[in-house]
Amino acid sequence: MEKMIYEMHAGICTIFSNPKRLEIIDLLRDGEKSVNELSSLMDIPQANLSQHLSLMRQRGILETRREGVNIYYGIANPKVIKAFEIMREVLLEQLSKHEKMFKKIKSA
Amino acid sequence: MEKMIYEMHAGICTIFSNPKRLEIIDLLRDGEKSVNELSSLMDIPQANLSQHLSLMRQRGILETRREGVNIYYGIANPKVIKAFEIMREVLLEQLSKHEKMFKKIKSA
DNA sequence: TTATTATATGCGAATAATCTAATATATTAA
DNA sequence: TTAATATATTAGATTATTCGCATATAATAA
Repeated sequence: MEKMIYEMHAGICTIFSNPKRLEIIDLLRDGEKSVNELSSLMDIPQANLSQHLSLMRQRGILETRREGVNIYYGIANPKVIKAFEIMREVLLEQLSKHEKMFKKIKSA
Repeated sequence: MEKMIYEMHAGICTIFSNPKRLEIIDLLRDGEKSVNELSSLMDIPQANLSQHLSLMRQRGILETRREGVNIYYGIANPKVIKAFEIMREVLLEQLSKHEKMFKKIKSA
């Protein structure tokens, strides 16, 4: 039973394990964008972008809205942005810790 | 430059993309544990557990302390627990949303 | 030193994630 | 209906993760 929860939890978090998908989340932070808008901001083939978006939608991280010929993707739950930010903070803290260590070593 | 940040960010978040590793984080929430303790709580071969621990350590998520023959693993940054919790909330909200939908459909 | 316990590592097989290229579908305009 | 634009899907090749098994190392006790 608990095992299933961990599996679903991991399934959702898979979203964070790819740089392109993190970029998508970052680009959608301040509101929805169409595939086209994302595509023009992202240096990635359109098909590949669609694949990532589709995965993120399946996992319930993104939601879509059609407007004519465009499809707008938005972040389904703001908590996802929060988790994204927290993990980025973890990364930045790691980097600055390493930087301090290098300086210490250099000045020794 | 930004691309590198996304890659490192994804590298750290990889930690969340596997159910065993999530279980490890969950087990270490309230403090460090030795590999042996984890192993006896976890239904996973010892070698495989060590592999996960080693990966999480490399990524800076866990830190270790040796005490005699035992090695204690602990969570290096409490923010990791926070991110873990937030994503679990996202999951639970999804599940209850789906549950509500099922009930609606059944009663229709 | 040898035996024992705790932990880590290396390697290969199995599986999963990712990308590319081609093609399909859906909407709108002409 | 046809053409054009936006988006999605499929299949296959490539690469990365995960795991099991065997073995290695490290600390301690006898």
